[in-house]
Amino acid sequence: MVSVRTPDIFDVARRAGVSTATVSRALNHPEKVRPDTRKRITEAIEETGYIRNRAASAMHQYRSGTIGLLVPTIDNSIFSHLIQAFSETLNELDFTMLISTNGYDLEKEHSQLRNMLEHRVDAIALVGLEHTDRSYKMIEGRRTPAVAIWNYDEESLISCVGADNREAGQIAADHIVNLGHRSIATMFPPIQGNDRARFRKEGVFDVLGKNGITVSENWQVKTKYDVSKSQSVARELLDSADPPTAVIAGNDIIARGAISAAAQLGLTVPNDLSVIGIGDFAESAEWIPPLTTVNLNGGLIGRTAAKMLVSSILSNTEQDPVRELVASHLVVRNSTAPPV
Amino acid sequence: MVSVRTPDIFDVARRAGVSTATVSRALNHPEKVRPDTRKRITEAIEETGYIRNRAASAMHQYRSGTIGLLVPTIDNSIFSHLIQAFSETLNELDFTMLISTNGYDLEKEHSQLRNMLEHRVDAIALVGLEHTDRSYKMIEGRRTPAVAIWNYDEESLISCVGADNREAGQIAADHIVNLGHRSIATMFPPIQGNDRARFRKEGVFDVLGKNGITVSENWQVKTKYDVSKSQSVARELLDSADPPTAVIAGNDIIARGAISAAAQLGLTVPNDLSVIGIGDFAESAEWIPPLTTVNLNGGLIGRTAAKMLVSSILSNTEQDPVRELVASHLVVRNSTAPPV
DNA sequence: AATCATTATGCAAACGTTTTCATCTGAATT
DNA sequence: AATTCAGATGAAAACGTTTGCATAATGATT
Repeated sequence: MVSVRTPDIFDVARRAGVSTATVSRALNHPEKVRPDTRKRITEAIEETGYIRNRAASAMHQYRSGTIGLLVPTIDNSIFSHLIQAFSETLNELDFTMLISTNGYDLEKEHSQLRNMLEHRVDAIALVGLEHTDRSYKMIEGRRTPAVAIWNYDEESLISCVGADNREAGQIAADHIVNLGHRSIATMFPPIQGNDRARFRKEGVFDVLGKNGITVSENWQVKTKYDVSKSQSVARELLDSADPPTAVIAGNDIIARGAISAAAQLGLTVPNDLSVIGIGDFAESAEWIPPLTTVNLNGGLIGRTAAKMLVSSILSNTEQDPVRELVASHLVVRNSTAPPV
Repeated sequence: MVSVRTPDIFDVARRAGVSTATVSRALNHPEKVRPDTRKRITEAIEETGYIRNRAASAMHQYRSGTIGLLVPTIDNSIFSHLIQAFSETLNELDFTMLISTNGYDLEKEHSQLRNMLEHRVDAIALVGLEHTDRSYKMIEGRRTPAVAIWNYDEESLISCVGADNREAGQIAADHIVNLGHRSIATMFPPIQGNDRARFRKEGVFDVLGKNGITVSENWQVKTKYDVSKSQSVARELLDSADPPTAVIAGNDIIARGAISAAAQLGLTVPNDLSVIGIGDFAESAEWIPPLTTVNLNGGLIGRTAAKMLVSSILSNTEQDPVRELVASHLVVRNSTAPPV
């Protein structure tokens, strides 16, 4: 049995009657080789079934052609929009995406960051601005361009493109307050290691405070990015003699849980209870009732980040952090109304 | 200005007072180096900030440590569960996931497959069994283990792990028929280049045919994997003097559209209309009403596929295709009932 | 102490590309 | 016909690892 060596650049060169240098050039700088030789080479590649080895090219301080993305999770619909846009844009620009999920665990994120760098990704995108010191140091240490996505922060240590989550929180709270609500509950996930949630919450309380509204401890509900959990804690919240007239949720998933709980308790939204989310996920518009929420423009964030990284790779010069704010806006649907 | 060369294995070796061979061994076969030297090396790595270069290791017919995943899309919640499980399992097993999306375009998939192979992924997973001949040939040509996920087919050309979509279709149709429905409409996406949808549809019509139920042309609604689109076509379907009493949807997203359309027309589900989906997405249980659907066990599929690939990589022997069926099951919730 | 069997380490040759530099070709200019 | 020049190609030296083989160090056994 003939051990079938996988064809390499020498096989192609031999077949095309040229040197490996020419084959390599035909692949990387086609304009530098005569059209007829180029054609011979293309045919030889076809005939031999040659598939070039990027690992080998990556060794010449040349690009690896990959870009790493570190996200907390993909299965929650929170980031899927962003990821999809990021990935598509990358593909259009001839890069491949390496991705890994860390479940909001910053230590895990760190080891995954290292892994990405070991793979010599040409650039890196991470969700949020909260990372371990070691992670920041590691990014600094390499020349690899990096961008924090999802959050905008004018003082970020590395480039960032994203929404101002504090602003998003303010927008949500403003809407509820402007409708006339005063009995307001909030539902947020734990804020440590999750600066998105933290900023949103701060934004909400900025506005509430400014309007002299206080939220008692047991109306500041702690939950998870998870419908069932949110549903059950919302049930506890709402099942009372004197429930709040509005709930401000840390994101649409949580809002979903609140609406669901209300339905179970026979409360109608928005008449008995207003619910506002943050995020505007794909399905939010189709819920019953359609959810009022704050759109963060995840798709645009993903596209912008991808383009930013690629241009930074191609320019190949060390740059100061670039910060791009992607505006959020209120989307009024049918889950909010003035209190009765 | 000192040009900061990124530290390599020589720097580490020098610092630890050993040869590069030992450093390499400490990294790859720790048991082969004395604990105290190993410790010196670990420190040297720490001090120099060395990050090993996997591209270089990948060149010794050694593993690249990456596995490729080709999916139609991530942002639709259809696959996100599967992807998440696949990615997590891979991470646990110390592999990194390369992913790319093709939007159900098989030509695009082919070029992405090539790209993955150029990156010398150690294995590859693709969604579905329908791929171009060139793609199949390319997989054959390499020794790279490959698995088709999502669909089970006992005659697949390559390994597969997934649900039997025909069975899923049958389960859905069985449920509707057993409830006593006879005026039944179907809603499916285009079936070319999408064998999942095709098999499901066939399963549905198997059962309907066996029960002597025919579905008129205009009740066989064509739609997309998209709530808004499904909603608008469902509206046309239901806005009639004599609408169907049940809708069998190709997946939960489409079912969602149908329910939403029914609500808009003042029809209550499940009293006026039963709706069943296929897929059991994360949110389906929380909808109003909670959706009756067929659970395909995407998470288990993803985990199984990941494990299968890794074990195939580690065993390193050419194997015959392995085919694993992950059973689907009916999840009865509140969107279906007998016709009135 | 001397011998032998292990175990740990080092040397140097791969691995499959890209790229610098040199050479060669042929067309354009004188 | 001689000269110049640009463009196309090739030879060979990187790139940063891993690993087979040889050797040195260690520990066990007499």
